[in-house]
Amino acid sequence: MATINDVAHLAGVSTATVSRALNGKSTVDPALAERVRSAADELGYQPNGPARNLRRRETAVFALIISDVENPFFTAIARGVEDTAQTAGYSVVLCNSDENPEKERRYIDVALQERVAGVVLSPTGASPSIERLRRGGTPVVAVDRPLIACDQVLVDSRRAAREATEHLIAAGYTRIGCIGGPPGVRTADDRVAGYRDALHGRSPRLERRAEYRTTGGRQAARDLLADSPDALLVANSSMAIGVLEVLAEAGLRPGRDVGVVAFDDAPWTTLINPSLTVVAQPAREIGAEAARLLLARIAEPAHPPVVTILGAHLIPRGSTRH
Amino acid sequence: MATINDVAHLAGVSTATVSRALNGKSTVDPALAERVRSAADELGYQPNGPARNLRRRETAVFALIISDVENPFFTAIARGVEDTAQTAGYSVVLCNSDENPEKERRYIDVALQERVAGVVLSPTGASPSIERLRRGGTPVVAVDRPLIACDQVLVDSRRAAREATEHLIAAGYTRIGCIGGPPGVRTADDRVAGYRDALHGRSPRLERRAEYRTTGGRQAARDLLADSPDALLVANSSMAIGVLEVLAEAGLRPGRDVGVVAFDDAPWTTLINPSLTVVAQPAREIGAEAARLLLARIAEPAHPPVVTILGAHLIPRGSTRH
DNA sequence: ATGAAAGCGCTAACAA
DNA sequence: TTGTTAGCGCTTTCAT
Repeated sequence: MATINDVAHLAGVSTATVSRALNGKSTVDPALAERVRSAADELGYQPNGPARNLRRRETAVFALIISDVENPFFTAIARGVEDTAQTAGYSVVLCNSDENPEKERRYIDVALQERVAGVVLSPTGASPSIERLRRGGTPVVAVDRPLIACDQVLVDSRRAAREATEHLIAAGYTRIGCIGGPPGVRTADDRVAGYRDALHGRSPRLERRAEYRTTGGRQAARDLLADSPDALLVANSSMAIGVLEVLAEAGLRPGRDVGVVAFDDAPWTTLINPSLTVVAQPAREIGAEAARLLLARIAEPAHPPVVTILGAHLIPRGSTRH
Repeated sequence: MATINDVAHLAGVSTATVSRALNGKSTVDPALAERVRSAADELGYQPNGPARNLRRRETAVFALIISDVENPFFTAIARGVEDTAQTAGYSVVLCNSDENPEKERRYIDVALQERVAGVVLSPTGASPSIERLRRGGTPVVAVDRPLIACDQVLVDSRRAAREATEHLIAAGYTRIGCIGGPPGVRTADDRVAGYRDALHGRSPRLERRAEYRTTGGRQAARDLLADSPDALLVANSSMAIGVLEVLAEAGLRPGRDVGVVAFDDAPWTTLINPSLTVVAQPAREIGAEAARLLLARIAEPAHPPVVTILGAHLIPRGSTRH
């Protein structure tokens, strides 16, 4: 593969001039610059990133470490991060931690070693590995789940869960169950807390917690059905799939036999009949804001951490009409 | 951030020994190695990736460039690639080309510049930028869509589309429409071709082509409805969402008023009523095989290109019962 | 405006 | 087994 030296020889200039020309420095003669560019073209020259990054001590790449690539909520965040980053000249590489702290740690190390310009992270838990990022001085912004002493973009999950539950109460449901995510995951805990906030004895507490996945939803729903709830608050869209499957098996129809509201406005929620009442989170905006915070922090590393809290809104649909 | 020099000083050895110890070379005294490791730990040492990659002239990273992160088919491929790559000690960074040749080109350049060990690519079209990868000698494997003179993992889309259409014919439908993906995209063209293969005059050709997205499906379906089809073959799951929406608007019930079969067994396809007949593609296996091919090519760069064709299978469900 | 040369942090010959 | 040293390809002073 051609190096800067080859280009310099072909263009009959020094490597310094090649570097300057290709990086658009103003101090280079237009004619020379042109000669350099065509030489580079002819050789199919691609600057050696590692060498450049080593010398510059920085890269134009963000790492985005999310807990589940197969969850539309996170892919929507990815789109938001990407759009904003691209505009500012950064590329985004996506790493899937798969809700697995070990994989998260691996990817944080990769990000650190590759000296990425910044990291957007949806933390899988207490994540001791964050400490390394901090020590390395790499800018980090947490999304969806909090991370102390760090820029963050969060959603007011608790309030959203409370409102969703109040919506169920207002619709006349009296035995409202909650299918929550795994204990210890902040969004999961918050949603359960919001559910409790709303009850005030107007419904018994019927809670089950499980993994943020379809199988988790399935298990929790099977189990909770024993308590014969007349409505269900489900903590995310992957779980909702499992819950709806179980309901169908049991011959229970959403909206008629049992009210259902779930977090995340996944693309399929309007296809089912009746369509699913959801709590829509501004996923794309979360990503965009995270990228903005990262850019701001790069520009001003000493700035105190900023926490952005975005709202979620209920979209009432058929599954909660009594 | 600590460098190898700092570690060497703290451990009282040379940088060479540090490098050897940390990379697990056998030729280093266990006691020394231990001293080095604890020194590295104490300093929170993270090897400088750019420097290492520059020197080694290789990285342990694969780039996976897919055309749409929000499409479950591609995220499933991502999982397959990742699982296999991780096992072999490689990390995978995911780049979203968004069906946009310009973004694809950008990410190919990034991959090239960062000197990744290999690229898995779902090409967005003729992709002239592949030429650069080839010139750079970077191993590439194409997934889902063909790429000349290159390892490839494909699905026999044409056959699958033919079988799906035959299934519709066997079910007694006589005006079978085809909602195809964008012309020029190979999988899209193949699926339309398979549809035609099956017809033999047993149904008029009712074809519409659009983007591989929900809006594309919506447009094409609205348009095609004018030809009053009694069944529909839909080219992917994102389009299927749009198609089903339009059907619902028009008061047409899948499986009763109009038969529907779509490519991709998305998670929601069993939730709708009746559930959706689909052509299931082995997405995860596609990814895993792609990663295997990449590893094989790295081990043996001169080996002639291998093309793996995987099968897809029809899963008949309620939406095609007459 | 251009070139010469130093050096980013690491690994791999080569010596010892 | 360990250390010394050259150099990977680039950018950036410092001269000119």
